[in-house]
Order: sequence, then structure tokens, then C-alpha cells
Amino acid sequence: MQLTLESDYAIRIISVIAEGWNDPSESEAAASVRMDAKSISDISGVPLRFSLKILRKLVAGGLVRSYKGTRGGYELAKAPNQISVLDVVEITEGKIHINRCISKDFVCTRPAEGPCKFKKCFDDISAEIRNSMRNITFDRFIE
Amino acid sequence: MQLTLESDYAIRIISVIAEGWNDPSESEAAASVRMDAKSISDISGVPLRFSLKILRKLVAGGLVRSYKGTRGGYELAKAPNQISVLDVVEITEGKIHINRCISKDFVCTRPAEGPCKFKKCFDDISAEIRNSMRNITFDRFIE
DNA sequence: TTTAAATATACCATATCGGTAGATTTTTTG
DNA sequence: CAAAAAATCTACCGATATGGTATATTTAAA
Repeated sequence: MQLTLESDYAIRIISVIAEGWNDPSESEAAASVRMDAKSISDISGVPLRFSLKILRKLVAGGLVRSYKGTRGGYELAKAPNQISVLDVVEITEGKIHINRCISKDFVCTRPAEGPCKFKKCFDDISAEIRNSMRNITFDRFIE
Repeated sequence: MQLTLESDYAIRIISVIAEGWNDPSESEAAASVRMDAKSISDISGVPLRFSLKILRKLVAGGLVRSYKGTRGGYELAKAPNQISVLDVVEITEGKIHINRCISKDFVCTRPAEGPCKFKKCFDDISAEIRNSMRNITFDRFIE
């Protein structure tokens, strides 16, 4: 019942990129400062190579935009207040469900027939966890 | 972010033993029917050898009482409504805290000085999860 | 005294996790 | 156009935790 270290890293990474966010003013559009992976790694403390791997997931998940080539790098694809801890965790780990019953390819060994009597409770708890995480957005970590 | 299969098993096991529970009446004291590991394993679908291992943890955790020798076996040490899913999970997995910062021997690689800015959120979520699980007691699974 | 149970301890195989490496593609810039 | 700097793709690797098993021992009832 722990987040993986990868999720932990992903949260740090989003948080680091979010530091460069400027809210839109009347004169200018909203903008995320572009950062390259090396800087992200240095500031977050996540090993460079592993950062790159995680960043790819975050790009695929639609939280981050990437740009190749010289002057390339990463930007947030959304405002920090539109990105939740849940978004990040589920991109790295898949959808949260505390129990295995739900997982694909899981064969329950309970010999009893009929639906598992624990399933509903587990589902409820999973939903509560997801709600808690959905309420935490990255604007609150900007310093 | 999943319970281990061991926790899942432990929940089943407690539930199986709880089936034999009789609430105290005026004439009789409360009583849990004594069951041997083989029966528990058969009914729960948890491999015998692994059941024994889990049962030892549950005994050590104070949820179950064991008796050696012929006619030995296992009983609940408390009424089902006094045993929560949280109790069982924390006996098998240790205290729930979703993030590693708190774990013994974890060295955070965040280069920033000062307390981790994510810690409080994680602590809050962990507390919510624990509350959810504490509210689910085994009386509700008795059929 | 025999038998049926739990206990202690130790071991093992596999999957997942955390992390790394090399070759390739894309883009900017000189 | 060429070179450099960035991301991407694919693949691999080692350690650890997890799920599971085996053996020998202890305890208690019949």
C-alpha cells in the first residue's frame, strides 16, 4: 500500500516544471517555461535516465508536451491547477484499485460461488482514495 | 497502490473464522468456533502452508487465538465487529503510509533543503485511507 | 503413548521495480 | 547544409519483495 518510487518521482517532476508556470494575464497567454530533462533531473533529484522514461509517460498521458532538437525540452500541457496528484499517479501506475479482483488477468482463488463479498468495500475505498488524490492539484506546491 | 495478495488472503481468513462467531446471549458467553488450518485453507482457498504463515501473524497481532495439539485450531480473539479491515491489513503489511518519506531507512533524494512539501498531503491521504479501512468491520461479511 | 494439531526456521522461484544503455529521430542554429 | 542538442524507442539488467514450500519441533488431547 505504497506509491511506487516512480510515482513519487513523477510528482516531483511535474512540480518542478510547474514552477515555471505563469498564469495568463490580460496581455499575455498562459505559458509554461520549457525545461530540458537535464535541468529537471538536477532540480528534482531523479536520475536523468529514469526522468526521461517517466517524462515519456507523462507526455503520453497528456500532462506534458515535449519538443525535440536543440532548445527542445518539456512544458506542462495544462495549468498546474488542472493537474492532480491522481492524474500523475494513474499515469505511472495505472488506475488505482486497491484489490486485485478487478485487475485484468487476476483469477480469484476464492472457492465460493457468486460475486466476491469484499469487492464492494474495496471499490468504495479505492474511490475514496481516488477522490482524495484528485483534490490535490499542483498549484498548491508552487513556491 | 494495491493491497498485497497476503492481505487479501488474511481478510478472507478472518472472514472464514468469523462465520463461526456466536454473539453472547443471556445464557451463554460469546464464542468463536474453533477451526483448524486445513479447514480454513479449504474454505478460503488460501494455500495451506501460506495460511499457516498468515495465521501466525494474525495470532501475533492479537486478532486470533491458537491452540496446539489434537483438537487444536484457531478462534477469533475479538468479536467480528471489533476487528477492522485496517487491523488485518496493518498486521500483514505494517502501518499504512502511502509515501516513502516516512518509512524507516528511506533517504529522500530531493536536493531541496527543508521538509518535503508533499509530505503533508501524503500524510493526509494516508490518514483518510486508514479511516476508511477502520470503518469496515467483519460483522458485515458474516452470511 | 500415539496422534493431530500449531510453531519455528529456513529456503526458493518469480515478478516487479528501479535503473541503465545504445541507436535513432527531430529540430535548431551556425 | 552540417553539426549539435535535444527527445524517443527498444532493450536490457540487478536487486528486492512477494508468494509459496519444506522440515523439524513442540504441544496437547485421547
